[in-house]
Amino acid sequence: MHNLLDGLNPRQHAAVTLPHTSALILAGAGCGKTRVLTARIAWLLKNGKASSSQIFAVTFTNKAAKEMLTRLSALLPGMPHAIWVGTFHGLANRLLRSHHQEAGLPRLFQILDSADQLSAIKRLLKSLNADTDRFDAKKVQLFINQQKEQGLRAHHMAADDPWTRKMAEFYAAYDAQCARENVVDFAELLLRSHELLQHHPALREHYQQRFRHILIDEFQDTNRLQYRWLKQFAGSDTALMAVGDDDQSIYAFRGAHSGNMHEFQRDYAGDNLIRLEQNYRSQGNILDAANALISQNSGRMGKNLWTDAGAGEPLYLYAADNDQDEARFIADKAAHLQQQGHLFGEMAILYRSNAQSRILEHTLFSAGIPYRVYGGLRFFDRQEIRHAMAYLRLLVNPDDDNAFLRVVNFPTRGIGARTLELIDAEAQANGSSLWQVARRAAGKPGKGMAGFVQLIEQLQTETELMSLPDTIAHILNASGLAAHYQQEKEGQDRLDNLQELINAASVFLQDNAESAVAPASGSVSESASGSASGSALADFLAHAALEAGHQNEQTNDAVQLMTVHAAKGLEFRTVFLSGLEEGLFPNEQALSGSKGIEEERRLMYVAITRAREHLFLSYAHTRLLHGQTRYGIPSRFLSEIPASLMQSEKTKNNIYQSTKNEFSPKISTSGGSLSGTSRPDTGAFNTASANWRSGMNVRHPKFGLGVIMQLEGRGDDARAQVNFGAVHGVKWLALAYARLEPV
DNA sequence: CATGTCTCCATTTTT
DNA sequence: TGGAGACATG
Repeated sequence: MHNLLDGLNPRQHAAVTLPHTSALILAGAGCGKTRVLTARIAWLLKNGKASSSQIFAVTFTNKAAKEMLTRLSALLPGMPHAIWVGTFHGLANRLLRSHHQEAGLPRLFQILDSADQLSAIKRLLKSLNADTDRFDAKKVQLFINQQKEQGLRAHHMAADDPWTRKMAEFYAAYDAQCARENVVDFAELLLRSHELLQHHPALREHYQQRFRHILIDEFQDTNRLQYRWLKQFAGSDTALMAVGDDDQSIYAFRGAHSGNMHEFQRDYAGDNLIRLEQNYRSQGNILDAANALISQNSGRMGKNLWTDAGAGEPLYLYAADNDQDEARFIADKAAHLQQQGHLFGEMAILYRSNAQSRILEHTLFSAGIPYRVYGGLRFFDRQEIRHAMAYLRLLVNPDDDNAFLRVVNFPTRGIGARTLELIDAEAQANGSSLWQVARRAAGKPGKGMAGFVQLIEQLQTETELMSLPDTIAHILNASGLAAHYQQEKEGQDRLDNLQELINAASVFLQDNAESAVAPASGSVSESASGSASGSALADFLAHAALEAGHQNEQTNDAVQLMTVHAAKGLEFRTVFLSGLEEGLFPNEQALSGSKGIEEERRLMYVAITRAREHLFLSYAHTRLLHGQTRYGIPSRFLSEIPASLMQSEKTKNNIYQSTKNEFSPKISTSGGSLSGTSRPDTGAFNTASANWRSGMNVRHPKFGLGVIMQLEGRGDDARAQVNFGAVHGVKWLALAYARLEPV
């Protein structure tokens, strides 16, 4: 118990040992948030303030849930029992499995991930003969999910305008389709479990009395439904602890409502607000930069990070001539640092959008620097895995039309579009699933379908008594999947992945058997864990849907490439933050709306605070974007960082010297000033009058300095697109009238 | 039914 | 530029 509190600073200590009240913990980046959260739980348990069954701890990602469990098991000798720790979706799933009847769900409902949901919607729109030009499936998906995240059902939609009416119609039809197919999407997990408690007071009270402590991580990322969902577990004697950082709210674009923090204060915490501001990660200059930047945002809850560590190195700004030059700079610097004893694995290259990774990868590859790109295809998203999973799903629930369609003719068995159309038409007419029609009609249309029906039914009986891994192995063989990939030229990887799926199933079984505290996604009944349902397969399917699976965590010593979003929660000794240009970061599409820029700034804040020792910032005057040369000017964020914290360097026209003297600052531009003097000769568009060229620096009497990005037309019609930077933005000007001067 | 060609379109993303 | 999806062809 001593070591539990050892090394906590006073604020952390206060948070961990808080009496039985609700509180909001405002936890800055790198201030020991997760540590406090887990220490709090351990402290409650060790001091008999609560039993493990009275704890309800919610995170966003499986990774965070796992980490919390791992840390808890380190702090507590025997792993606690019956504790509810998991993701929102995992816990919602657990609840719905326990009370599926009250929730109006079949015992073995399946979970649709986003891709499944999208194909379900496409199917739906087709069957409704919807005008897919006006009602594109992605839009419908977005609409439905947004409504669900607001807690709204189709019948709640205001039917004012025809568009909403139509959408509401789709929404209702979609829900009906899901019900028919026994499937539940992600948003539905939350909404359905929310309604479950809403409509069943006895159940609600049961949980409200049971959970004396509710703890929520990354609270700034919750959406409105999630907050309402949480509130239902809180009884009059429940203490809630919400941990979050409004400055790190970077998911508003997908519904996160950081205003929940204010509401939480009003609803529960009141004056119990603890700020964790001592940072254990970054050195002084880096923190100062972050603080200065984020202070530009309005409506913050307020926080100022500080550190015991010294100022450390200054930030380093590199103004590259073009994106290649920028990449080369980063590669050289990375190699240089490695020679100085840094590990490649301690370095990260961050960018705003994935498209930027290409050149970086290319350059690193050429330089022979090992790297790893995050955010690729995830395990359970792979085609071969999806196919295998579809067979598994059909065993549990043959009415799953998505799964049916995926593998009915894969590997090909002579079931063409014609047959499927017939089946589909009949299913529509009867309101039954494709499987049911197929089975009844198995004798009629062609022998293909009969074969498929027989295959599935045979598999069902054959695997009844098999273990999960054996079941999968058997299915791979019997369905012809394995043979199919064996024939394929480049099928070896896929076969390996399928083998990996079998292994994953074994691991899943082990995890579920040996501990009562597997992440909540794994367990079906409330009290007992493991496979109380008698279906390890169903549990495994839920697990697969809820946890897309991290890519194989290779611990190679490799530079890490990822978007700033993906870097949240991580830290690196050295961070290269690239592409700091107006339009890219801040991203021009994100700038619409007044709050857009603030979220971009928070994103920048997150990026800066990833760095422990070294932070390299860079931008390029010229960048190849969508196959066209774009001319950019430094991001406004650079001008929001005090110049005194930065060293800068510029190349002169495309000549980058990768020699030793690169650390010495040459030109001292505090970022953001439009003093770029380089005029790249590349990519000039020779459309307009000869006097003007893309990439030229110009001055406008009203808008000030800018860079010509594009030219169009000729003679009197000639127009130029000029980027005037942060204040005036990008404008089209008629060259005949605008009083533009070359600079 | 597999494979090639064309057109369109380009943040960020977890569950 | 390059990837995904829609269409057409062998």
